[in-house]
Amino acid sequence: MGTLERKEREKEQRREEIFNAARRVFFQKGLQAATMDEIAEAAELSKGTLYLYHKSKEDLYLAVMVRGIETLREMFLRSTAAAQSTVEHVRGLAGAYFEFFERQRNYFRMFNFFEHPEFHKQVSEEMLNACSLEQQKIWKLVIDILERGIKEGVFRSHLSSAEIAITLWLMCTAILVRIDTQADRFESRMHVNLRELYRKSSDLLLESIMTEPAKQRYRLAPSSG
Amino acid sequence: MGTLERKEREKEQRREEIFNAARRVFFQKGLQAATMDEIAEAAELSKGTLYLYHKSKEDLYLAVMVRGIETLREMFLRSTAAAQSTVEHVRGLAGAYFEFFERQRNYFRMFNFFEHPEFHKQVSEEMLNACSLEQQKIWKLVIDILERGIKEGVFRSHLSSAEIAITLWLMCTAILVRIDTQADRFESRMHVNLRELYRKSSDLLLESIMTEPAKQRYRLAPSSG
DNA sequence: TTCAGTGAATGACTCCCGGTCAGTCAATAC
DNA sequence: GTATTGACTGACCGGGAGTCATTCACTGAA
Repeated sequence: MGTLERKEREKEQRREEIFNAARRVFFQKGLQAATMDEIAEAAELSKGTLYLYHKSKEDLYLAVMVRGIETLREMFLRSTAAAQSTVEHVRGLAGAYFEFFERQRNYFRMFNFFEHPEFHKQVSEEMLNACSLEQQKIWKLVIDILERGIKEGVFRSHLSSAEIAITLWLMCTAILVRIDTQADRFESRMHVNLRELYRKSSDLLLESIMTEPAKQRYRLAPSSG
Repeated sequence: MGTLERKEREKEQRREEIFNAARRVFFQKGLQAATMDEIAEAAELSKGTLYLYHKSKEDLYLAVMVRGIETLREMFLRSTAAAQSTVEHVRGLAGAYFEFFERQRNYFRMFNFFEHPEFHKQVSEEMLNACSLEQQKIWKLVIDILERGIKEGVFRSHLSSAEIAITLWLMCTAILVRIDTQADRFESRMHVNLRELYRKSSDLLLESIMTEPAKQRYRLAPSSG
């Protein structure tokens, strides 16, 4: 009969329409300023319909965010394809993250959502799972590379691969957030260029976890300053 | 006549009453969930009166936050009093920050407010200035210590004191935020104890900016792992 | 062709909350 | 005693999240 399949397809399509409209509005206005009425308007649907597909505004926001994490993961995967050595792999990840920040700024801005638990009030179990699953995949990708580095004797083992991954990730993210929101302030008051600092700090951290022989072999490009 | 002075005093007192009520409510409920009606109720005043003293809810929130930054700065100052060497100074700061996190969790949580520019909409110029002035004082405190370390030859100078301060600060803050919000997740899924990681990562960074002779002299307590 | 059944979509509605402002009142000045 | 001031009030407004009784389009059996 095929009716059921068609219905299924249409429902999926409707879901996608809502998603696209929501993304457009959230990108433009942010979580707070965006209204469900606007999103409904943009999707050419009534507000009530949005709630057939998403539990709440936050839930819809999270759906868009999940897509962002996927996008980042794809960029990470592409970056590792080009790397020659494990050290280059890790530097490539830091570079890819920066590129993501530059090219997908709207998605990047969403990533802070999880850090504000105040705003988790009305999020479906489903979305939370989808989100942390996607995050998990990225952690695995980074940790695997670091793990290999430790096995190869390139990285010291006084920190576990997970610990290194977390430290590196958090530091990079924190700097990028400030580039996004307060670059001018840091530049004018402290005379620090945060974009340079991103490179310097990630290299510093990378260097600090490398073994002596690895440092000899893969001397990092000088910081030219 | 003294009338003016008395009025002035009373106004200051009223301001403090509002402040205390707001702090109580914000600590308990957070920015979003707290309502101005609640705060008015807690201050035994009408809502309208709150707006004679503060431009908006965010503005009032920021006032409480400024007090938090002051508190942190006092703890920093106390911690540096005990330090023997410059290296101990810096470790003391990291320790004091952690202590602040443990003892003044409510204030700590507020500090993320600035990182979410979405919520800066209705903040008075006055509050913004007060806030960044207070932040500025803390930066100065940290940078001065690092600057001395560089002059003493204890820290390498390939990063400026401001650059080191920013990197260290951001990394510590980022880890603390995760301890606050996602410690369980990190523990169960990645088998990483974030409290340990705080110490390990700050020591790692500290070590990575120390000069060779300094490393010999001030060998850090081993990471026991 | 008809019509009962189904479930997707609607939008008027409720509730809530931040912020306003015309009006009150007590203290002060004259 | 009267005018003035200004701190304070709280009913009110606008707007937005989320709801639900109703409508509507489609389907498939009779």
